[in-house]
Amino acid sequence: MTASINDVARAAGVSASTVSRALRGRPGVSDEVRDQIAAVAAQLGYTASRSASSLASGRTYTIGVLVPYVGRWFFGTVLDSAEKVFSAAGYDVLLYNLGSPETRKRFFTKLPVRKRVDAVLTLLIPDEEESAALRSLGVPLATTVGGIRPGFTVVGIDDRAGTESAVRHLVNLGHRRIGMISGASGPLHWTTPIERRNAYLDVLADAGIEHDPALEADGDYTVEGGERAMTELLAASRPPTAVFAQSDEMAMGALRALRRHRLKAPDDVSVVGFDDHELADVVGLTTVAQPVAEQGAEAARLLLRQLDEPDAEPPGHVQMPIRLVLRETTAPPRPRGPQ
Amino acid sequence: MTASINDVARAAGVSASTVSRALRGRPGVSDEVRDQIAAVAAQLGYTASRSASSLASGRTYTIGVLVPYVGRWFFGTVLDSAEKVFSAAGYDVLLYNLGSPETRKRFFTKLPVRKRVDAVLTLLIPDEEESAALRSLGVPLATTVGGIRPGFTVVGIDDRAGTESAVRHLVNLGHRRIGMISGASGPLHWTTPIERRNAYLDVLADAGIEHDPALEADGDYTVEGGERAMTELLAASRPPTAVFAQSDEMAMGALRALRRHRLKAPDDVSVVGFDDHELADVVGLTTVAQPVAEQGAEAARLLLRQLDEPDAEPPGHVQMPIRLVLRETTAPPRPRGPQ
DNA sequence: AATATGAACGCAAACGCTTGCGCAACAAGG
DNA sequence: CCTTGTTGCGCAAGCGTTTGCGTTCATATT
Repeated sequence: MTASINDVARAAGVSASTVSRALRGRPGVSDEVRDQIAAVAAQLGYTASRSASSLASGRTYTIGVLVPYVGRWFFGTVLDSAEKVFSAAGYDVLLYNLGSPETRKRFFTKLPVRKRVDAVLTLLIPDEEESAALRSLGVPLATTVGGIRPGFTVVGIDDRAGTESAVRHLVNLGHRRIGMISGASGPLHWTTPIERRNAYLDVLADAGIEHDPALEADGDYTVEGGERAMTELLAASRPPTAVFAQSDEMAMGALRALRRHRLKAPDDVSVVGFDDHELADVVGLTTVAQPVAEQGAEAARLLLRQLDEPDAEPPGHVQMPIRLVLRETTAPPRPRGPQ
Repeated sequence: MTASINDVARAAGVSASTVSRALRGRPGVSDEVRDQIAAVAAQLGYTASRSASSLASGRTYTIGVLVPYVGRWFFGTVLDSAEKVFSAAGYDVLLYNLGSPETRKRFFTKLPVRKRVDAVLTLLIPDEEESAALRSLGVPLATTVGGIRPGFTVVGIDDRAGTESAVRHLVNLGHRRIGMISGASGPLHWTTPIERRNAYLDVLADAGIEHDPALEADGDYTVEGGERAMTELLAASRPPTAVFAQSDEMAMGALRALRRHRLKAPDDVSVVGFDDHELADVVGLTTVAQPVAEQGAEAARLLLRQLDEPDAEPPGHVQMPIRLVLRETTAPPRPRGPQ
């Protein structure tokens, strides 16, 4: 039905091999013949069959991208920017949405990307077994989330520094009762919540503030979870005057909880988030900004480089800058009556 | 390097054809042989090469999904749900992020999905030429956005009814000066903004309100655009007391503009959006909710059905329900001094 | 003038599957 | 006992490319 390489060859009066070489810019074809073949191909609307060429060459020109939730802003944004880099380089993106445990399990046992992709970018944290499965593919691997893993190129941020800037900001405003909404319930291989928690504890210790476990709550990295967590914190015998949320989505949930309690940020409670979500600006959320799209693009670029130079040492870990963005949800604690 | 079908055949003492039939559940294989082959295949970690099988069979078990911006909530959500349906049915998803004119143009001229996908789901509105290019692929086509197009299965909502419910709500609250933030600057083939505008005008006419062109502004479907548009409306000689935004993102931009002007919703201006964005709840935005994820899932299901029953008449247009969600950004207009 | 050199191209063998067809073997029907 | 089916399997021909090798022919080298 659609034109094949042989149709082009016949129409151009050459062999299929010449067509193949001509169209892919390989040497061994004179300029006149090359131009003529290009013209014929264009006229016939010929596009090489990816299946056939990857079968023959072993190269698929396809990248597998593994994502827990495409719909969430962070992942969507990373995916968006990574895809642009890949497609600009002539690679297609095969998307796997592995949010639910079943699909995830099926993916890693069947490994449908085998012989189908030239590299894998994973936005979810594989456990030991899953990492091994991915390594068994024998292709370059990268990720934009979580700690260092052998065999993976990881591009991330300095979670510790980011957290420190956020919590120090609260301390400097004069807060002493500083709560945290974390996202610890995920898989254990996920080092980010742990690093952020440690940094939080260190800043408190540095400031001579005693840590109160009642001021920590789990927000599951979702808006609803953040709301629940904030509600929990407000119910403490001595609620916090400021809260650091490990993600903007949880921070927004916290803001909603405050509204439901007829409280306001920053008048009653200061809130600072993490990420600089697209809508953080809209709700006036103070937050520590990380370059999300850039991380996706950078990870994509590093993968492409590994494909171009298979022998070069793969980069292990690159860090991108963060910065605190001051908006309207943080302020000094309101002077209270009797402590 | 990795096991091929012949390795399995040899290890199981049968021919490659039998392995192929056995593993894909085709008839012509006895149960014992089938089980034994399955065991051998599992032990060897065999997965059929997609390239080879699609080359041989013509079926790719891959769906192409075309998206303007993966990072935007609406598209990310549709993509998320559609992918789940596809992968559950054993199909992979090839993602094309076609936001910029250049990538879009390149996609439609080179048509890299040719011979690579069994169907296409497009979340962007193809123009006439692009539609023709897609139809030339000879595979089922579907979309979740925009008006009816020949050859495409479209699942959408009743834009007119949704808009009417939003604007009537404002009218019923007593508003007479009702502005609209639209998103008309997109491609012309995109009927949604037009339908919504018509519905808006009709409701006004119905209520005996004269239309004031100064109360319309373009928000480009983005937060920033919404902010600009609202700023524009506020600068009118007689600013609106209520605004209908054609998307929640623009509505959120409008809210931000209000904050910047030291105005509040709904005290100074009522705002109603469209979509029921994930965070509409967080900012308390009144909006007309559409089932975004369901639309993606439904479109995916309809495509799969067409693949299963190639002879059946493809469904033309299915509509999903909408409903007005009342939150905290709408209220009766504040009684003013001298009109 | 004879030979070596390289560029331009064709031949044919893969790549790893699917599938129509043929051929046994065995069961059932007359 | 001979047909007629049916079931289970192997053979081999594709599917549309890529690529190592061989051939041809023009040009450069002695």
